[in-house]
Amino acid sequence: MVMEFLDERSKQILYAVVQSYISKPDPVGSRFVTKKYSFGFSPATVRNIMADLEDLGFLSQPHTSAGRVPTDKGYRFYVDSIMVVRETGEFDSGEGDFVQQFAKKLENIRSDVNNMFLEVTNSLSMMSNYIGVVTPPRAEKTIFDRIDFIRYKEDKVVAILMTEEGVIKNKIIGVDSRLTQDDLNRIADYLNAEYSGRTIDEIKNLLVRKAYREKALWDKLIARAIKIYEQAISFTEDDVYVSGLYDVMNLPDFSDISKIREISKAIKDKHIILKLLDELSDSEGVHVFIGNENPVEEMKNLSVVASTYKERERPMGVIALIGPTRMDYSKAIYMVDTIAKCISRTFD
Amino acid sequence: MVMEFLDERSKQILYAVVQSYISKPDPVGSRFVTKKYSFGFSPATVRNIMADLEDLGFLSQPHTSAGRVPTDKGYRFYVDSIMVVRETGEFDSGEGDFVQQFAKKLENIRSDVNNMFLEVTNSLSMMSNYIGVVTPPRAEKTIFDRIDFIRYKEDKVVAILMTEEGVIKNKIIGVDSRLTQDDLNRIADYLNAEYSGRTIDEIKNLLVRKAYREKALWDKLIARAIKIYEQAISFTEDDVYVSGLYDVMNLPDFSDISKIREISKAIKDKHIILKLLDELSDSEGVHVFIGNENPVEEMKNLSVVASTYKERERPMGVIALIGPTRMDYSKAIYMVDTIAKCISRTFD
DNA sequence: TATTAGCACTCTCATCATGAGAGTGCTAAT
DNA sequence: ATTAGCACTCTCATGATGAGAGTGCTAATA
Repeated sequence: MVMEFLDERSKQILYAVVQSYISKPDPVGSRFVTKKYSFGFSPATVRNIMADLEDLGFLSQPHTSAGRVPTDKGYRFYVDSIMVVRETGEFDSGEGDFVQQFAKKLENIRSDVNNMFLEVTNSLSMMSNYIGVVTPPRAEKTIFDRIDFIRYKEDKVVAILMTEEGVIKNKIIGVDSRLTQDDLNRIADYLNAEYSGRTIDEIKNLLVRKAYREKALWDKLIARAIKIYEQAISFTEDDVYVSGLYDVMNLPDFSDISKIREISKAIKDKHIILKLLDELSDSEGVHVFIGNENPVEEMKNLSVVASTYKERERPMGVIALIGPTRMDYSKAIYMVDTIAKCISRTFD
Repeated sequence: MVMEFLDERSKQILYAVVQSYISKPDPVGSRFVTKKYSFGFSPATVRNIMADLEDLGFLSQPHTSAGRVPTDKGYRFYVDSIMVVRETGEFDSGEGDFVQQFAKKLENIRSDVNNMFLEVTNSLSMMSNYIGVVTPPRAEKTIFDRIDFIRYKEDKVVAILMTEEGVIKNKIIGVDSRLTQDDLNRIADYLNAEYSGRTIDEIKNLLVRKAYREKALWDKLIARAIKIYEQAISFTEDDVYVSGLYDVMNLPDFSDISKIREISKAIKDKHIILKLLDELSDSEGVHVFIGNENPVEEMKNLSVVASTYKERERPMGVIALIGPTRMDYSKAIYMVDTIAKCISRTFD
């Protein structure tokens, strides 16, 4: 990532173009720039600079006598070297910093984690008009608190898995019908006593190793525990909360039906989103993917602003905003960052 | 609902127009009808009949010299008096009756009810290209099997509610921190012994009445049980499974961006859907709402084919297809009917 | 009497030409 | 180094034109 050099004036022009285009997706011309932002230059000068910026690949023209439009590279430079990230959420409407307000509100619903993520996702999309995405803590990384088993019907057992983070999952599993509730309790007691405090993944490994090591003097209880535990933790669904397709449809960027189809297709398939977000599941801070920087083919016309949230320094899940490349990056970054931190805080 | 009279010829023409328009949304002209369906009439005759059908309100013309298009009333007559409901799911592709195939597949995943509904919804929309909607059993109507409480963290309890139908819900509730696990067990035992086999709603009423009657000699246990039970069963989310917006966007009916916005808006808000489906939550068989017949304003340009599914003769929830008024009613009805019956069967 | 052939008429839609408007690039002047 | 001036290019809205499809009506036909 070479840091391109740009003189101050060029930066100003690029800034003006990006700002203007972000607030309204019309190609921006030299005259407009001089009128709206009163630098000291004439339109002709601006034209020269714009031509330079175009040569450098920061701007492009939809056609020969239209104004200029930022390229992905232009946005990238804007984000890296020009933009200042907002320190407050007071945009449009001046009702105070609603991101902060939301963050406060969040503290109250942290008891029900699953519900919380739903809430966060909705709020994200509502406040930004972009698509909000939240992945709950990846099951494997959460910390096992305890597990319980309850007999259910003839040959089934409901396993209730509780984690430190407040994620409660239940799953119906089929078991040998000769297992009594007492047996189940013993298994649960064993698992709880032995493994509380470790991550789900860790435990899985430990159990497997244990099983292997003690193959000879095979303990019936442990054997059962392993088997039943593995069933209980295998959650097939990759749950991702996504919200805001409707809001995004109202952006002028997607006034074209084919664009909507494209974006719907991309976010319909949650695997695509997971694939995208997995990229950064172990990293820190806010990440920005602009257009074709996107590791996922289906989103090369979209931008993604994402951040992991953490629990005691371990990254747990991801929250993100997906929108057009013509995104209000400053706003988006502020939002994602603030809310990610806020979630992290509620976990600690 | 007066049964309109129509001579055989008129029916044939109406049938031809609807069929043709369903398969391709172009206004259908007299010449086309005579060519495609070889009745014995000439285009001129067809024109006369069409004019009559227009007078009766079954057809309409987009403009003076276009072909005819069915009105909602036209579809209604078609559905009531002309159409034959398919007895098989072998449409387009001739891979056998895939609805039946799906039904078989369903038997295997009935263990995890929540997952099942997701699956059903997705399959519905995929097979039909319309929007699939499924409401899980309304919590109040399901039959209480048992409840358990597990202490969680300092001042919280996880309530696990199991119903006859296989719906397992968990909820974190805050409780008096002096309640011990023993207390919780006693409460659970009391509730399970006393109320297993009744509907969630019934129990609520019984408990309230009990509380009232025994106000004087107030039993601490019962008081607690009531309080905690009420918390446990209050599920705020109206969960509705909806799927297939993307598929529907590919229909030519929604090639217009504003139409997509409209439909998205309607199904985004799950309350709207709930409101619609509540209309028939106590009735039987397949219901068809065509366009403006729709009780919900937001859907007056859409059609809904819906059916309740039942458990032991009591209606539990609804499955539905939402699509354009130009819907393949025969196919949709067959699908909804078959799958609803299939779900009912897996519950018994 | 019911049906049909014939024909004038209407409306849509794609195509094309036109011209205003916006913005550029270049050159010459400052 | 900057800017004014100007010719040039491209888009977009507008309106004209004509082919195509389909109708409604009337007169002829079985």
